[in-house]
Amino acid sequence: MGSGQARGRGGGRPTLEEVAARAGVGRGTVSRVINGSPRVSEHTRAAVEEAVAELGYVPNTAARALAANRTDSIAVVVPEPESRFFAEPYFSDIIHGVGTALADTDMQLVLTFAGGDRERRSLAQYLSAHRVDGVLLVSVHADDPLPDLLQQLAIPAVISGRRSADEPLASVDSDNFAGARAAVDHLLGRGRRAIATITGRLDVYGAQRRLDGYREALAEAGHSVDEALIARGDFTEDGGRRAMTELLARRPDLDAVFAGSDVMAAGARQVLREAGRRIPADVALVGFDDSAIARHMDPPLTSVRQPIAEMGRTMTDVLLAEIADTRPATARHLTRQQIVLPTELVCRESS
Amino acid sequence: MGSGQARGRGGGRPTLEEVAARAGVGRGTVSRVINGSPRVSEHTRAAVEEAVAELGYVPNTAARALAANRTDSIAVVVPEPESRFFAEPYFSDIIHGVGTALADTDMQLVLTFAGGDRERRSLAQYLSAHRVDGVLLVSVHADDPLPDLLQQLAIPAVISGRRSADEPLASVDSDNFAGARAAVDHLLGRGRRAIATITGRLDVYGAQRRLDGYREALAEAGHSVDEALIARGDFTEDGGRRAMTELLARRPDLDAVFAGSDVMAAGARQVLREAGRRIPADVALVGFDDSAIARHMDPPLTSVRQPIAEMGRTMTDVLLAEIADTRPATARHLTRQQIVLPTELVCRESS
DNA sequence: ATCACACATGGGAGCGCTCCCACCCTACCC
DNA sequence: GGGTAGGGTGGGAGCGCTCCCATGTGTGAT
Repeated sequence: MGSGQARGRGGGRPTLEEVAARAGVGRGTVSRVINGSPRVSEHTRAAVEEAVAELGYVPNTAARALAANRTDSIAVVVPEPESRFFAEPYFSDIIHGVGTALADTDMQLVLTFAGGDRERRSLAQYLSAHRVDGVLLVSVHADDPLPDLLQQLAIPAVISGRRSADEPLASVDSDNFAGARAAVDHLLGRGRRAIATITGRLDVYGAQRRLDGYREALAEAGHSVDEALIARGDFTEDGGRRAMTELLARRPDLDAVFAGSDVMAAGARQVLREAGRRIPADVALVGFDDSAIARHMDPPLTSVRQPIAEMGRTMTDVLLAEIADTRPATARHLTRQQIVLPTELVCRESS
Repeated sequence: MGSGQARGRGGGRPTLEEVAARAGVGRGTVSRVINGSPRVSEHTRAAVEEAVAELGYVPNTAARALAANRTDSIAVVVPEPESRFFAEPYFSDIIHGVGTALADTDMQLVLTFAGGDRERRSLAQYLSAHRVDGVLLVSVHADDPLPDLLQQLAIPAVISGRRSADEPLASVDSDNFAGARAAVDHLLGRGRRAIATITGRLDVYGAQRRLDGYREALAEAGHSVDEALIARGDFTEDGGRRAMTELLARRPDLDAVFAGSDVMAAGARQVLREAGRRIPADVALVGFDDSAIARHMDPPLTSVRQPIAEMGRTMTDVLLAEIADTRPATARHLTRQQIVLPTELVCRESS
């Protein structure tokens, strides 16, 4: 009935068959032209393309998906309640990058949310039903079962920010280690000696790497690392405040702080202000992310920029390559790419 | 071959037919159970549900879409290069809201980009092919042809921020007029008298409404509106800077500025600083959006909060209702909803 | 001229589902 | 007891495409 209606009103959308009739060829031939197969003569191709243009033919995706067993779409899995993701600037930038990479293809982007338990379950179902050709995982925790599920289902997937040093999935990450080192080197270069750090949640691999970079920079400069200068935050502003308060209590003589995120730096800044420390005169402050907050903070915050949009783009490219790879899954995992993109220190007045 | 493989490895995903066989019923009955039809006996339903659970059956969307002529997905159209959208906090929040509303359904969210000319064309194709059941349009310009295309194709659509006073599409907007009035009333209440405003691009209806609210608030308080106190920005930081520079040149005696967005307020703040004006002592500043920038600015910026996530949620609800509405399109447009959500002034130190 | 082979092409089969019609069976009524 | 609803059910038809096999049709080698 529904389809009958559709056909009734003004002829509806043309089908492959109608294009074939119009071009005076068979269904198979039109299909070949549509899909860019080389096994079509130049002459026939032209005729078909003309018919397509005249009829304004657009392939029916559902039919194609059903027959070809692919969907021409990829999913981005959004860990909803983890506000780190919906916060500046991660989400927008990643999506922006993904969109850019997808613009050259006819793949569609499906946004799925893996927030609560219910969503996770329905997401698992969704993926099990192979409703997408590949998956982009963003901001995954070390103990998330989703990556394993994907591997088990043999669904191509790329993760942003690997979960550990030996990530089994393909991954794209920014160089957290080098970024942190650059930040601390910068502070050392400015003559700071008692450099504290506020870490993110250490079950996030990137946060751990930033801490590693902090340690490495100090060690390389011949300084020993005072554990009292390390406070653990949780990527939130409030966590930054708490950590900063701790640090001031433990080492009132500190003269610099490297925060694992701009948001935590913002929290730290407040506490420093309230404690009467001037930035950067008394205490230099460096953040991570180079978000809008950094630019608009007072004083503008020196921060480590991550190429987030580029990460999105790169992830997508890697995923598309994995999807196109027709080798059996067993061979594929040998060449899984682990890409690390460079970070960049953006110097502003806070240091 | 592809499907043959899929069946080969471990039995593949079960089909309706297999569930039917397992439950000892016909295909039609299983379909009825899956789709929640009431015309199934309690006993049969239980048997089918058991078979579904045992087999881990998940319906094949492509097949369903093909047979039923619907897709169970909606699109959000992202006007990519307009950075106003990808900027704080619009994009994330809208998407967040949409995701929330969609969580209770089995609808999927497809993100499409209408950036360049090429994307617009392929988007038009995509929509013409009825690859989604409905469309959410965000941040549309007055002269965008997309809404008309959608109307012509009779695809349910909801627009955020209507394009004009008589928007033919269903729309959800925040109360820009009242928000602006509240901001200006607040400034008047603080004794400010020379209140300037920096507008957004006036081809965006919301920006126009904010300006209208500014005018109305002054008029209602018995003040005449000095056109020299109105400068046009473009929603960018740089535009805010330029507009502020203009304003200071024209009316050096101004004692308050209402900016049509936080980002423009940030630009204005810089110029004010450089001109040696203290905020709020010399000049009070109010923004619009209540973004992260507002909270972290120095001093923290008074701003008009829009319920953006709620707008996303509401838009989705309206869209789902339109999709569910089976009346002919001619009857439908009579009841198109035009929803306006309240804004709220968030007072901080800048005013 | 004959065979072989490659390339171009047509169309059958089938993907997994929904829709709908026909059927059956069980009340219930006259 | 026969007739009549009507709910419950099975299964044919078909959605528009891809895949692949069978069938031309032309070229070069023998």
